[in-house]
Amino acid sequence: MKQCRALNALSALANEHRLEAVRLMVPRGHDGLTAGEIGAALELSASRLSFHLNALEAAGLIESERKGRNICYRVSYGALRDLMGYLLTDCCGAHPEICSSLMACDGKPPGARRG
Amino acid sequence: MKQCRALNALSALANEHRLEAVRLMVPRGHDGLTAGEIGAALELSASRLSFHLNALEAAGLIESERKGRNICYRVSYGALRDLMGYLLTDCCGAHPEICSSLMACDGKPPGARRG
DNA sequence: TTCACGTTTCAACTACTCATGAACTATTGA
DNA sequence: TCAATAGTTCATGAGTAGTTGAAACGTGAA
Repeated sequence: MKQCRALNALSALANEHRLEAVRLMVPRGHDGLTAGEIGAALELSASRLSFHLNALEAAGLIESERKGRNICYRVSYGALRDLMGYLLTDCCGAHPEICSSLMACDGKPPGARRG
Repeated sequence: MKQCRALNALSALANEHRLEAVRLMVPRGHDGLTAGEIGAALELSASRLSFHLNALEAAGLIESERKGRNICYRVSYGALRDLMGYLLTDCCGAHPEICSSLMACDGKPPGARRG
């Protein structure tokens, strides 16, 4: 991942509504959510919602697909993975203890793990 | 991690110089780098460097310690871990394949892994 | 105490991001 | 074709973030 792409992704995530939108989409997988569902959950006006979803899509963090009247949005997991990899450059080499605690996958939500 | 803290961290990282500074510090572990070393690597004026390091410290992403004339900065790995956990809320529950590819730790830099 | 070095603080300026509401496009069903 | 629904685009103005250079501060050495 190039710095430019990482910066775009971080800038896109550095907004309360966009961060919440992504967190809303993450557990929904490929099915995603319609713009309307996201707007309702975030209590955003249509134009604000569209603005923020566009920003996330432009940053490559989400993808969209029209389904009839609705447009369905889902997280681009590859982009999320690349972003984290970029942030952690070389931490595995010098400090494996950081990566291993960071990267343990036990089937529980990462937010529920500490230490 | 609360949304507010995650937002502060993401905003802090959403800047070319601050992102590079963090990536510079990540592999240095607890030893960190002095402000002068970071400034030289990033080719920043003293005042700009100070501004950016302050922003990172205020966001909780780095810690500082005076060592004689120098001030030593290092990454707060806990903050980085919490931030990623916050982003990935519940992805393990619904989509373990995402987490496992994201979170595999094999001693190689995450940036060198694909797929 | 004085000097030099490394770093921080401040004020002024510029550029960007976000919210708003009206107008617009795309799709569906009568 | 027309109306309803779902979502997007645009212009505007307010607020915030980043850059700059000068001055000030804290520390160690002479």
